Amino acid sequence: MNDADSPRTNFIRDLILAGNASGKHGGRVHTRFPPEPNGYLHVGHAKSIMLNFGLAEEFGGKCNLRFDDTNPTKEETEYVESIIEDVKWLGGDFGDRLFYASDYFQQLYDWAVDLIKKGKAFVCDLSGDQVRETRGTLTEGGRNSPYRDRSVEENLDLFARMKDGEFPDGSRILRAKIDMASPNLNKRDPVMYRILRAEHHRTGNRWCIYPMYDWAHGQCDSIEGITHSICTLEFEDHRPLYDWYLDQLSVFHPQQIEFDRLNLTYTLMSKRKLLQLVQRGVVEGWDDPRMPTISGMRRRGYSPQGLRTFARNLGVSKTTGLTEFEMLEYYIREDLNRTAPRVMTVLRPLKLVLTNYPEGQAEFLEAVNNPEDADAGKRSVPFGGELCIDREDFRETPPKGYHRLYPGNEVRLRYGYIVKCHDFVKDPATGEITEVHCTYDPETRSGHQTRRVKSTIHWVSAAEAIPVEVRLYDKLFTAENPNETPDGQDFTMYLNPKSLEVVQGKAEPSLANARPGDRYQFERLGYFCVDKSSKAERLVFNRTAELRDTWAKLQKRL
RNA sequence: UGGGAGGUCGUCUAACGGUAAGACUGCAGAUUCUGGAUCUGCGUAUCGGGGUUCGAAUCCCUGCCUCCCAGCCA
Repeated sequence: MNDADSPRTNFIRDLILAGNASGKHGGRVHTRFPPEPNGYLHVGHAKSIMLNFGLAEEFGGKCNLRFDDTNPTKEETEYVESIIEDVKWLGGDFGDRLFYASDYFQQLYDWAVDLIKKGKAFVCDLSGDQVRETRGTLTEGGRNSPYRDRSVEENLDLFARMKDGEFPDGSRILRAKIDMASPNLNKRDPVMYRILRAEHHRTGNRWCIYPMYDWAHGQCDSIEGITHSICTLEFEDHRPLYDWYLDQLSVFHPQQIEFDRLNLTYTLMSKRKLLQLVQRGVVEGWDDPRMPTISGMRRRGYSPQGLRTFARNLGVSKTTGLTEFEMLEYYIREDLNRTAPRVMTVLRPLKLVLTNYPEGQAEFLEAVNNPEDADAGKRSVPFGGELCIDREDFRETPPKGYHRLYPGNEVRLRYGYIVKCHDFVKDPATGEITEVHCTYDPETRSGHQTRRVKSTIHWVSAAEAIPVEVRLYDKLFTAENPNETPDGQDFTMYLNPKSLEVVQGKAEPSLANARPGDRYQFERLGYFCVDKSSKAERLVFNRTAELRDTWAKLQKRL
């Protein structure tokens, strides 16, 4: 843990502090991060990971990684593997404490038998529809199941036979016997077990009955000695049930604490909807750089430290909020600014000819790798009479306030010379500018004290530059909250058709050694990360984030 | 309409009966061989109405608004 990760106060931390002060759990703090392996982790999970692991670390405790794998119809090993990778990547240290709810299926079954013996659970033969009909509504209580008063013996027998596979899927359930009139729907004789013949990713076909979340979660927490079971707000209503089960069993009783999940503007956080994007091919996969998944962000170039700092600065509360995406970007940029080596790359090449540059001359210019990091060193960049600059950096007729290249104006070539534009070539058919002609001033080579110019632009040497494919990503959605749709519409109406633009650029030759996952700052453009599909002979970069661009902002206002 | 949980700058959070603070965003300026970074400045925010108190974002009453819950999902 470093300074940027150092704990920040929040109500959960206060709760723990207060508990410790009163001697609760002997001052022990043990949390858990309990994902269901039914999809990839997203930034929202990053918040939870940082909270759970961070709290454990701060109080000298431990945090378990536990897969909540009680629904074999949705869970897969692929998800388990990606989740483990993501948690580790974010720095979540679960040591050897990698657990599964399915590890406890037998114990859960035995406890269910205990509850039956205590007359607190019964086998119900109602169909799904009937259960729903008898559950009542938000304003009216439900009706007791006609099977509610079966004898303990009959319940024991039926439950055993449910487990033994004597009954078809969905034909019977085990329910807790609580109170059908409870204003809390969760306590209206909730389902504990359902019959489900599906291959479980770990237990295979050993079981054909599976515990429901409410029946499993608290008991798993108890088994693992979890002291603080932190979950999101929507489980607030479940806490009475969480407590009820633990009380009936008279076992170690963890405390469930709820906090607000992360919501980000222009982002979807629902695994169900993210899965749809993957299945419909809207994105390349769960790790598409436009996805709000941890793996997508990793591929996009977000650093674990950037994400960690973001999570820490979010704060934790019980108020439902919508965090601005800009805040995330800020912390990502902040980290990348400190750590990413600078390099020059041209996205949309435009030929720049230095008309007075000596024929056949070539030279190398010295460039700083990272002005924010003295230890990053320097490198040599080849320079010559034919260069490429970005089309953005030349205008035939400059708008007001434009300081870059235009006829008659001079700019500095980064780490090179001051050049002055005296001509340009335009394709008469298309109107496209194909060449810009400048003279350079040999007296102004970088490092020499010379006159100042208003702008410095980046460039690459036409002869030595290497081709690169650059994927320019933009927001996946055009609406701040893609969940809020008009009647009859769904979130896909807000998909941004321009969320990806691919360009063929040119990069300085030092980039030839770039390996997948390497992060760079392309000077004046933004942060970029080598994609996993990148090959030495065909480099592919993903744009992580643009640099803050006050010029673009100015223009937008006009 | 039943139950649960919440309402503090544009956004996210702090203040735990004693000067409403920070970060992000935005704006203005300084600086700069990245229109980056950095630095400086700029904030009419406690949902409304009552009350208790010397003093209320905080305690009480009341009204309003928002979110969650009727899966054999988690």
